[in-house]
Amino acid sequence: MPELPEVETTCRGISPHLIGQTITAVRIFHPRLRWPIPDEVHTLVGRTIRSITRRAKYLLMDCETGHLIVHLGMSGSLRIVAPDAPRGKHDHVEIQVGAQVLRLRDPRRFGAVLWTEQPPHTHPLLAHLGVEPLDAAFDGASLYAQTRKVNTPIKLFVMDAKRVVGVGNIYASESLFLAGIDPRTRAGKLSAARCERLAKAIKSVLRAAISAGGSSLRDFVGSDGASGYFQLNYRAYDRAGAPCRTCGQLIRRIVMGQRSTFFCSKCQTR
DNA sequence: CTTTAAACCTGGTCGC
DNA sequence: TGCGACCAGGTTTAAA
Repeated sequence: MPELPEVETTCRGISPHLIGQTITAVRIFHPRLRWPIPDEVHTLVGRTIRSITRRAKYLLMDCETGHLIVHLGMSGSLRIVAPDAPRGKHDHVEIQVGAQVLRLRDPRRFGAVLWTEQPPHTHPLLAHLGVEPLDAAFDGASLYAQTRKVNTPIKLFVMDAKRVVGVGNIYASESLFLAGIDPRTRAGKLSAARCERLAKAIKSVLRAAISAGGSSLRDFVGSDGASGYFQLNYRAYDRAGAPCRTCGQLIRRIVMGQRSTFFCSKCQTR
């Protein structure tokens, strides 16, 4: 369940241990994640990690001769461990940098490890991504402009990575609750004022989760191996049948785009 | 073009 | 205790 905050937290967590370090070994224990892990990752040995950045939910590692692209899928996590740390059955890849190892664990194997020698943002998976929600370029005005004449329900709109990246199922429900907007509202029907509220809500929800250290992964473990688990106090998500924390109305669960959607029919309007 | 749904995978939970 | 059914999550791909 890593959403943007978890990926950002992971990026910040592993960076200090890896930047400027030289890769001494790459080991693949399970070569098939969402896609097969390309053989070229073995050419990483001897390369130095220049930087680690995030784009949407992708982690990008600049390794001099190319870029490692890592996606955590729905159950992936990265940690720094000692080389002799016992390996679990879902630890699929490890990259050794001297006395430390970066290990990818991903029980459901929806994640990905890819390699490109081109600028990573031109990679087919990244080339058509929308705006970063925490960028200044994403605000009420841009959201208003973007949603004009769009019939898609607003919840599906904000979850569409071609429009805005990083807003997954959990934070979509949370943001719409905070903004007081019914998730079924047609995007194009939102007023400028409501777009403003929504953009602010998305930023605020994501920022809160980042500062909490990542929240949406039930078994989230900090990249240092400590129990970084933190459950946000959700206002709507996963609260079907429970009273709204604002008005007491029972939170409803509906399905939109095959995903559970939670909202308060009293606080959130069309 | 847009919209919808299936697929990928595993572990946890529920009802019987 | 076992077993089947179903759900969660993000994203791509195929189909309508």
